[in-house]
Amino acid sequence: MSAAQDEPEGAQVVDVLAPVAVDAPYSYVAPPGLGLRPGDSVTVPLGTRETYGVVWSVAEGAAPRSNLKRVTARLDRPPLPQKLRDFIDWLARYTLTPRGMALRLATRAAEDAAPDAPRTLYRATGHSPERLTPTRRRLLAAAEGGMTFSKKALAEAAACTAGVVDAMVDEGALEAVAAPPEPVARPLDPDFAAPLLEPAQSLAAGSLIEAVRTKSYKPFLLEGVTGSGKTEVYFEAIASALTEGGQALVMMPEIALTAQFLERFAARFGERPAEWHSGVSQKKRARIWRAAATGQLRVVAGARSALFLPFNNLRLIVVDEEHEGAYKQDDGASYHARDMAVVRARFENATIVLASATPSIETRVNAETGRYGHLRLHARAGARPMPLLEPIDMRREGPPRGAWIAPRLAQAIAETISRGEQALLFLNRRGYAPLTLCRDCGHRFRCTQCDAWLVEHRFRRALVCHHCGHVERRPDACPECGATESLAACGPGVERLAEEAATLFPDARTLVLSSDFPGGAERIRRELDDIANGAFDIVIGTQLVAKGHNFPQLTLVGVVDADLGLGSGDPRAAERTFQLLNQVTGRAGRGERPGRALIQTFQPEHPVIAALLSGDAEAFYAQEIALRERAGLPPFGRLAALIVSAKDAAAAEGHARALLRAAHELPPSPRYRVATLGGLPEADEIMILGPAEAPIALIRGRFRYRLLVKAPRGADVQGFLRDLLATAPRERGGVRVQIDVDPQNFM
DNA sequence: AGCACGCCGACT
DNA sequence: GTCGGCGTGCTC
Repeated sequence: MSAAQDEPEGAQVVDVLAPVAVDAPYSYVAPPGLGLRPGDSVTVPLGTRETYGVVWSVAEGAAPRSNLKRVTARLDRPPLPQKLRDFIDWLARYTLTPRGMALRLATRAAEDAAPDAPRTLYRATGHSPERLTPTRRRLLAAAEGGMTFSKKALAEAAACTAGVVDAMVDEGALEAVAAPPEPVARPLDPDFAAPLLEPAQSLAAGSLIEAVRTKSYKPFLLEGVTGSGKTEVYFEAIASALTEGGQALVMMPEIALTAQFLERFAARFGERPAEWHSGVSQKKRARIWRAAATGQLRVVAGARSALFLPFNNLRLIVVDEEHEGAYKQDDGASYHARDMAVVRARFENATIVLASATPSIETRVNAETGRYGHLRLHARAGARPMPLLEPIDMRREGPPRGAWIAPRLAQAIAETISRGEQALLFLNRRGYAPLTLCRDCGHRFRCTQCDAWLVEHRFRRALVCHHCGHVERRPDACPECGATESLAACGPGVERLAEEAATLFPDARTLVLSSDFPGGAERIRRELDDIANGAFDIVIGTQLVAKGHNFPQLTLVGVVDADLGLGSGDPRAAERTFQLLNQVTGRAGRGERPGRALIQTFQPEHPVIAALLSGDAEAFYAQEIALRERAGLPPFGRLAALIVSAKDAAAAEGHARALLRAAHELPPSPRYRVATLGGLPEADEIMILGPAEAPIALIRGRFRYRLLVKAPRGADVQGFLRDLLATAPRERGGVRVQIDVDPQNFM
């Protein structure tokens, strides 16, 4: 295999990064004539197999080390831009991920390398077939006029199958013509339908346009209440990027990418943007990847992974609903796509807009301290009023036992649907009932693996652990005392709420929207569109319904249990609850009459609920930011977590303890001091919460321990983790260690 | 991530 | 006697 010694003149030595779990690029000899440059894709031998890789650097005319293998071929792919390669290097270092894995994020989509296939179109020849059936007549009528159509379009237009088209080709009534491949996206027109913006919108848009024009890296928080027209504002920034000849990326939580958003975009720019989410086929993705690299594709609207597309002239990134937890990624590399988007923008010298009605605390602080520009829209556009929020104090006017919809809420629903408008019942709990117990002996069904309560899912006839995913059949008799007919469901889930709604409103068209129903993201996207189109009177949903949709006929929102989630002990619980309830109540009322939101709560005086009811987001942020600052929590400190997992609980715990010991035995560093527990970390002190204190959970058959690492501002968390893992004991006995560089919660 | 190599349980 | 399980280690 060694080919280096007798290499002819002009051979290159190239360092190639392969998309595997290896941190360093490997050196290969490239045959003369390939003329490889950094960013080019090649195939190389790696171990016993062959893989593709990307040239990371080229040493021209260097004397090749012996024993180098040779580059087998050059791949026909657009080069990976330098800025993207720099971003990959940075991301790998920051997330402590092997560089090859980081590269894989950016190249995975290109693996289906099939070049754009030419299409076959069909047109009428003028000849008539021998037998003219009604179907054939429809087909030929549809093809009249000399235009060409795809097989699918023709069949659809004539309401027949593609087989009829084939038959007509055989009989000479239609002919096939070769056509160039369909472009992945049609050209966009920045001036297609420029809107009339309100003064506040114009002001915000002006700042963004200015930043895009001057090609300056500049992050903005675009904060505006639901319905204030944030989308129109960032559309103007996109228009500016287009006018400048550049590209734009709009990132959204997976589920927010609906036909509705795409239509709005098309109404503004004449055509839809390229879509990028899990429902897009591998082949389509490969085409989008290429088109982004060649610059032919100008705007992509996509979920998380769109961040790694090889744009060649990226001028703008928009992160819509920036506070969404869905931006947190955990497959292989662990990263927060919102934060990585800011970094990517820095490498690209692009403008970045973080848009939200309820920004994350981190982003709010960045805006308040001036790191980010702060653009605000205080009122709904078009003088539409904000929804009226009213508490329902469940201690005084709650529903009867066994019901969860208070009389006042039920009456509001009845009035709403009698007007032909929509009502939304929001309950952030999947399943039928969160707890099942035996009335005879008091037995409670718990997860055998992690001790959480098992949630009854009546549609699936199962008991499910929402913690670790464990599923068991719901028995008919109590496993403890054997009593039959004694099992009682306690508390409501959306399924049970649907039952109650069906009893109260038997004639209403009701839909339950929950992420655990089969059908996946596709089905949910479709159902959300159906709701927007008025196909239902009452919608009962989990947090899915809160996310980035306009339901034009929705005028009433009922929050069934506003207190849910406030008692969990998670330091982010307040922030999450405030964001969720704000978003969900903000869905109410799109017309000139204000919408209504009824909030069922047992603690209307709780600071989060009170802030929500008064509509005073400022008070909420001030209070939450002060709390964070005192506790040294993000954004005033840094968190990281080491997740140790193994199939064997003892092995996982043993390794977690060994890591903890290794942390304390690290040689002194000028950057940090290691301490365990006991209050807040001192300046430059890294604190570790050990395995004895960390909760243990069983997820997908593996026991997990979490070692939380907490550090004040300025301490080098990455450096500490790198040092620790370098001296840490080897992982044996099926133990795996993953790193979470900024965990979202403590649990 | 793949893939080979290696050492222990139930089968043609 | 082997086939095959997946734990461990390596890839210029």
